[in-house]
Order: sequence, then structure tokens, then C-alpha cells
Amino acid sequence: MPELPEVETSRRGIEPHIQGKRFQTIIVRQPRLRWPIPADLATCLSGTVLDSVQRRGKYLLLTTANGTLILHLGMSGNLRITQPDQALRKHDHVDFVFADDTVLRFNDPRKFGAVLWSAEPVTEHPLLATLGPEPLSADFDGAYLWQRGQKRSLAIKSLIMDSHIVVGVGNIYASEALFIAKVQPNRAAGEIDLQEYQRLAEAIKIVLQRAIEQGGTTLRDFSNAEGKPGYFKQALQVYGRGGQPCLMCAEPIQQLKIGQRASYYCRVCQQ
DNA sequence: CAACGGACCTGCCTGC
DNA sequence: TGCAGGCAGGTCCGTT
Repeated sequence: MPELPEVETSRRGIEPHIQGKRFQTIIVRQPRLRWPIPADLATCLSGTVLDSVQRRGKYLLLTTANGTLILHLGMSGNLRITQPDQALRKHDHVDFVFADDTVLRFNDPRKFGAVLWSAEPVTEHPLLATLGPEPLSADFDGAYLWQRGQKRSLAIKSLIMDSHIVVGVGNIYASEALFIAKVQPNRAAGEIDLQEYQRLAEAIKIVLQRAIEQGGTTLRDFSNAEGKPGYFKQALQVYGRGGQPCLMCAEPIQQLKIGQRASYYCRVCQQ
């Protein structure tokens, strides 16, 4: 479900409701997510004040004076702000209850998400330490991507979806960015020139920024902290449009598998 | 190293 | 209506 824009939408949605508030109770109904939820999580959190809600790639970082609560939404995770007396839905695995009875409720049907705790500086956590740069930062540009793509034979789409190269680019926005940059998704990363990498880096920034402005993409079940969908789906140019006419040239959009993932492109517009 | 396939898990859709 | 099969927004891990 969530790529960077959806995680950022969740971050912006929850932060105003919980920042500065004190964790009171943690209710874990299902500890078996991607990794087990730490058994002492309530001990780590209870009584501490939530300082900020930050984002690193697709990880949400809820910082406190004692350490950082790390949340990942996986493929199907969702966060919403609610109250303790609100009826539970299926797959409501964790409630973070604050002192004023505000509840941050974690729901994840497929259980690919994660709820973890880091007492050390969170940038040193094994899951975060080796991540690539933020795509919307100045650290990420065409020259960087070109350098990381040297002598790599894997498909360019797989390269930009590797979080150790650049974070936050998932299956939807990888196809979209490659269309905007006019680069075929299955070309070997090492055979793409600097100019094309510059177009691609710029396209990644543009598509992610626009998606954030639209509140993310809702395909079936993404919703923000208020339960509202995102509106970027209507702006998708190739993702999910196999067989339909290219919006630029009317050629049918091609669909193929790259690294087990559905990929979409226009064979005329993208070289 | 790099590349690849499998693994985790539930829900939804299609076709028989 | 039931059931099997395939697919889905992520990403780590083991094997080659």
C-alpha cells in the first residue's frame, strides 16, 4: 500500500493529533508482524512524551526522550486517529493510547508492517543505517543515481526501487517516474547515460512531490489518519493502465514483470 | 559482491 | 455458490 507519499500523508495526518502528548497505555492485540513487537514496548513508552513524528524513507519515527518508536506500514498498513471507545475493526493490531485518550491505532491486514523500538540513535538502527538518500533532498540527483548504476546489469526500475539506492520509490511511482523521464523500465542500469539519469532523478522528485500534494494514491484501501483516500490515482499515467492508450501518443501501454513486480510503460514514448 | 527467488499474510477478483 | 488460482502499494533473507 504505502510508498513515500502515502507514508508522508500519514505522518502529516497523525502528528498534529499526538505531538507533545504523553503515552499512557499500549495495547498489543497481535504481536506477530514482520518482526515480533518487542514485549517490553509498553515499558519503554509509558509515561514518555512524544516529541515529534518524523519520516525516513517509508519508516515513521516517533521520537521521545528515551528512544524512538519505529513504525512501518508494509503493503497494507494503516494508521488512524481515534478514541478508546471506538469499535475495533478487523486487523486493528495495536493501540497507542495517550493521556488525553487520543488513540493512534495501527491496522495491517497482511502483517507485513512493523512496530519496533530503538533506544539507540535511530539512524544507527540496522533497518535504517544502510538506507539511501531521501529522494526529495539535495543529496539525491542524476549524478548520484548514475554513479550508483555503474556496472549494474539489473533493470533500472529495480535500481530505483532499491531502498539502499534511494528510499521511498515503490512500484507505482517507479513506473510513473520512468514514464515522465521517457526511460524504458527494463533497460540495464549500467547502460543509461547521465542525461537520462538526470531526467529520471527529476521525474522521481516531481512525481513524489505531486503525490504528496494530492494526499497519496488510493488503489483500494489506503486512507489517511481521518480515513480519507488520496487523490493521486487520477493522475497516474501508466500504472495499472496496461492495454489502454498512452496519454501522450495513444499507443497501448505495455505491461511486463520486472523483478516479480508488475511494470507499465509506453514502448513509443520510453526509450 | 550481485542477482534471483522465496518468504511473510490476508483480501479481492476472475474464471470454472 | 464454492473453490482454486493469481494478484496486490514492501523488503528481508538465503542460495547460487
